[in-house]
Amino acid sequence: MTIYDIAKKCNVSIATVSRVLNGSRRVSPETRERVLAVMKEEDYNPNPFARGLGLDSMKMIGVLCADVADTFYAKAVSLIENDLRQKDWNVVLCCTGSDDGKGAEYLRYLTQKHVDAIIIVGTPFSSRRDVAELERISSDIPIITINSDYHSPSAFSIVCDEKEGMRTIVKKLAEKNCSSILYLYDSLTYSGKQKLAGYRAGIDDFFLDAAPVLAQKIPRTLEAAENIVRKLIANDIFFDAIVTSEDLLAVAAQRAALKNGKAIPVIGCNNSILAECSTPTLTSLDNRLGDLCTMAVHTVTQLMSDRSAPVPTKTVFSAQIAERESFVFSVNQ
Amino acid sequence: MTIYDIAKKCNVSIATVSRVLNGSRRVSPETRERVLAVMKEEDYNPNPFARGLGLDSMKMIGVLCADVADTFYAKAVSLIENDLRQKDWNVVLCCTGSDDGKGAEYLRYLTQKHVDAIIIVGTPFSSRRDVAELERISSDIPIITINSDYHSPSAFSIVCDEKEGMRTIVKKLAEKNCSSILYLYDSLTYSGKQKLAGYRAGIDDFFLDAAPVLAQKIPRTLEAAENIVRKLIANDIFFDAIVTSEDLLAVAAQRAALKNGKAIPVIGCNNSILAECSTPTLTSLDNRLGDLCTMAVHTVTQLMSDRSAPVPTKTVFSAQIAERESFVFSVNQ
DNA sequence: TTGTAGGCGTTATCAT
DNA sequence: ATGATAACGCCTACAA
Repeated sequence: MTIYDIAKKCNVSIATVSRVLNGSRRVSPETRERVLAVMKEEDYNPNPFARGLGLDSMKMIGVLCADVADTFYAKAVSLIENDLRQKDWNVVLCCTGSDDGKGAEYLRYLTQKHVDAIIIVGTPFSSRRDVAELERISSDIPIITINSDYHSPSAFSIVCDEKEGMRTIVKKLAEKNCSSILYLYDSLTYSGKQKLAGYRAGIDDFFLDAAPVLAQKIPRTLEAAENIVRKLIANDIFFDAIVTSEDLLAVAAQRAALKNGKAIPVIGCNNSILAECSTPTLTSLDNRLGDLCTMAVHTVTQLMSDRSAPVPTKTVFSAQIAERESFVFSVNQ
Repeated sequence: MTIYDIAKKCNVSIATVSRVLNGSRRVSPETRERVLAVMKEEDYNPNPFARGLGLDSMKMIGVLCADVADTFYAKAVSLIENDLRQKDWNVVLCCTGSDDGKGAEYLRYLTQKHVDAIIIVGTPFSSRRDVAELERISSDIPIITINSDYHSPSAFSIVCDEKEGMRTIVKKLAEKNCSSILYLYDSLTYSGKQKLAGYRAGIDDFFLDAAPVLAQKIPRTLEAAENIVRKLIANDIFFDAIVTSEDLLAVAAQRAALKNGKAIPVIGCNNSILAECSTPTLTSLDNRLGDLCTMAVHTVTQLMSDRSAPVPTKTVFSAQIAERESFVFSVNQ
């Protein structure tokens, strides 16, 4: 079933069918009706490749992240996909896995499919070569980044101010008379650095214990978090609160702390379902993922619809705090 | 940069360039080198739309599920995407959200993009019309289903025998002298029905308490699970074990049970990260998602590479049990 | 309002 | 081994 078949059945030219297809007003109502009827009757779908060839677009957006199995990225991809589909855009998913210097390769997968734009969630790669490739690409096709610090001429950056968020958390803990805050983190991506910086800023602000041993970099696993907490306690390292760069780590840290008789505030990050599944439920830094994703999609559609529309190069949202059992900041706790 | 430009720069015809592009052996080594060199030099990428138009394929697979934000689907999509990319296939993601009779619409999004095949994870839709649309489509394009019971002429079904899995769990609980097993479930999709049937079969096998009140259908939320457990206990409904159709429900159920002084076995399903984040960690029915997805991708690639290859219409994996703290079956627990 | 014809960038079938 | 050339199915000036 092609545009020719439809044209023949309607006794019109393919141009007319094409016009109906694209909603042109330069078609008489009667012919339009007739063509539409035949189209429906024949269950006709225009060939997207041919259309893509002509329009240089198949209305597809590449979404790149490290791993959709991770609750944070999963939520992001979910939000993005839903928003985009509502506006008639499709998502081509691309997961890089661990950051082993193959980011450029993944970027190429996407550009080779000729997607209209790429949304990058987090920091799926960081090597010089990969970032260089990103810059090159960004001059050809719009790149929208969520919570990363890739800088490219035509890249649009959307971030959450997690640094201030962390700083606020430390502040609130300080106000509750915590003096030695253990900080567990798993990576030094953009987001990772921001959070660590926020933690350190908070420590400075309130002259809290700044011992290096209190900031521990560990793998992003339950075991790692559990082990480090157990070990620190066994070694008589004092701390009276735990903050982590990830809910997952907080879950295990809290578990280990409680198991070793330490009932102290534990605060996670990302405000994921894990925070709610933990017992006690975890207070968590909420990085406004919903707003970030909405903004990303809005930016994409804006750029696509109106090339000259003014689109902010950088958008910043402030973090929020989702309070739960693991630490309630309000007075009447 | 088109094939014409490359051809011109190499003083050959586009046919030769195309041959090089497609790895044909009918090109002299010297010309091949020359063409490849120019291609690299010019950073040439063949236009995927034009190629798609000629080959009637852009090597894209549609993946349809209810919601990638859900840990189960997220893991599935992650596994599928990784496997497919390794074989040079791309994933177009499509999430339906709640089953509100618009499944056909989502199927159409995918077919309109002319994907080469569709992998459906779970039961994203169930209405008559939606399923009818699926059947229609399945005659045009390969459909691979994971853990659903859509029956179509040319659909390939890959499932886990969760019924037997559940039955085994009930059996093991019975052997530990549990007599009244509370079963919490959230939906009656194919998978949902299987699990419920397995639970009932187990109850029958061992003449356990078959009171209807012990099988409760609730929303898939922590609150719902927590509430129902609290309510049952408050109403003096006796039960000495809890099994759920979802880890999420088990997390909350266990929490509520413990809070109300009931330290009983709690067993979830899907063996997700939630089972590990729960305290105590949850024993969970493992539906072999990894194997299901691997098989799905294998089926797709098989179908694509060799149209005549014998591909099983239905593949069944048996479930496994991931034992954790919430209930250890071994003797020396 | 409608039709004609060229172009989009490949692949593939012929010749040579 | 290489080169013309016809599809592939649609869009879009330009003409009528």
